[in-house]
Amino acid sequence: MDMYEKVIELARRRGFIWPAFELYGGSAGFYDYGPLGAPLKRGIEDLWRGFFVIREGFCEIECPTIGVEEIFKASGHLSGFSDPLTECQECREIYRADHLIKHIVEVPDALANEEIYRVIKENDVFCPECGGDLSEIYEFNLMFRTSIGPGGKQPGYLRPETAQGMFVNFQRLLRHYRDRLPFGAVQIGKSYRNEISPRQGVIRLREFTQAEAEIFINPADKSHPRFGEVADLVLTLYSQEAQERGEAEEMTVSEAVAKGIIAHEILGYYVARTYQFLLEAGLSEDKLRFRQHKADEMAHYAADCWDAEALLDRFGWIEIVGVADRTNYDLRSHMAQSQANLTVYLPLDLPRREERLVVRPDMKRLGPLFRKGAKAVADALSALPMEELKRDPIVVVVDGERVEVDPDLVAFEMEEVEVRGEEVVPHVIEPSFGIDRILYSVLEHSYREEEVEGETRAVLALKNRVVPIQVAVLPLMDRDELSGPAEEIARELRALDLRVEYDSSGSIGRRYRRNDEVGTPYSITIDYETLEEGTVTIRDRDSMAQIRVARSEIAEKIPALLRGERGFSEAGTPLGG
RNA sequence: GCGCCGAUAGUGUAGUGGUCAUCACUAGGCGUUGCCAACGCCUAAACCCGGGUUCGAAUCCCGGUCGGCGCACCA
Repeated sequence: MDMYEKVIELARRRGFIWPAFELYGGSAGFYDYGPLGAPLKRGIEDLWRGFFVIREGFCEIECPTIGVEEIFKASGHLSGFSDPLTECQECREIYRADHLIKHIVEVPDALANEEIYRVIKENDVFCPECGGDLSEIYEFNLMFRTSIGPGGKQPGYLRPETAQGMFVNFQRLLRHYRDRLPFGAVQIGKSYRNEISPRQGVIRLREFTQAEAEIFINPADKSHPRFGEVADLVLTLYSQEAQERGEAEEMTVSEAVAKGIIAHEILGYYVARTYQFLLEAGLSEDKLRFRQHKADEMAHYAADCWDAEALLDRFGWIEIVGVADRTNYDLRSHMAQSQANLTVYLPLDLPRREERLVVRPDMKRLGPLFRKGAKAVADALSALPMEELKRDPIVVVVDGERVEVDPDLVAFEMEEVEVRGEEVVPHVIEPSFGIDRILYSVLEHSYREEEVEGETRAVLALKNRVVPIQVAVLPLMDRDELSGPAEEIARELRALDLRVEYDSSGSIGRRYRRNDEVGTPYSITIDYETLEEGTVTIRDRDSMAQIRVARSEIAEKIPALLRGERGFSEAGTPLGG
């Protein structure tokens, strides 16, 4: 039994992760988060919010999961996210049609499907496996398609990433940040990809949760004011060069940026924050590395891209986060698609003076003369160069028609203007997190088994920040005189917004082990000394050590222990055995 | 999508063309028990779905679904 099997079996049995729709036979690529999985996932998301919303001063938004066609035309998902496939008529094997004609056509991407099919027919391309005839080309798009409203006329697509929500709201976000760079916006939510064959449990899903930040920066300034906070952090880096050698290297963030291994400070800063976040979520330091995209792997517009990878027992190194410098590609695409102006006006340090032609059409007279066409004529005049304006009559073309304008109707002159700034399309730094993969990695990296008195103890050493059950309340035995006060303590702790598990069934040892297995960090046991002396014991999951604490102090000490403000052994009187 | 293999209580499993299917763990109940999966008694709980062959199918055959592995795919 490998780790994956053990962890997935535990996750299923104890209610972390369930295959979805199991009642009806299930559907590949969909999973439910159960009673323990949902709070664990929320814990990871909340930890992420602490890092990428609160401490960065970014804002969180929430956009529809269904998008209109224009968005995905601009993002490239409509064309680039689908593959032209062809099927062998004999052996039913499926191929990427464009891959089959690579040796014939230099850029198969540029061809329409009919053209690819023609190339295949004209050049006698057959099935590489059995030599059979190939079918016509059909598209497989990884986006789920639906239709908006009745009649099915307006196509809609389930978003394949959350990022587009931040891009299409760029203007409003910029205004929210009072027209200043840099700023960031994030979104945590579901994305959908109709994978051809989803496998490996929650590693590849058809519906999954992403946490993405889009950080809009001045292209001319890729330094980061808080770089110093992370400069000395040592990371395991697997750079393009290191991949050639086949060996990752340890390095501080500042060294990596100084040597040009990581492109610039901002990217280095977010790689470092990603590392800190993943450690706090519960990944193992020695099973975590950052791998740089190779040149051919990186999107053509990207300046640099680093994936955080987690080492999993069965699957090897798996991508769980991508941190990319996407330059201004996304905003430029949306500018082209929407015709909107997605730029920022950046003031210059020193204003500069420029000569500029200013045209002033005399609207008082143009109006009565051209009536409805007056505006179009004025616009045409304003667009003319100096030489054209000097003619008599001035000639403009409006709606394909030649219009003559008397020179008296328009004034123009060269003016000296002061330029105080310029319009810039910001660059985007995008840390993109796969929450489901992180959650699974957290489970696997937290899982351990140890021998205790000849028995195997399974422990999920989850971090307090993300753990689903924060404290268990256990009467030593299920007797009224013990369970009464125990229930009362459970109520008190719940009143403090803690997630409490009350359990009185079976022996005390069994209940400890049950809680170890789901990661409950602390167990409070109510015994006869509770009745006589007003104390309880608190047991630590990892060490199995116990301390005795006054009942009246529980409400103060448990939250302090959970926040890590207090060491366990100092929180009370140690108990022998 | 293709190929190979598999699918039996919550979990892990045994088994067979012929009585409402084995065992362990787990879970629930009662008793016992003064702190690490203790013990006794009791209880609940399964043959993936559809079709076919057959007097009879959970078992054989076909199709589907799901899972594992390999190939392909993985913005």
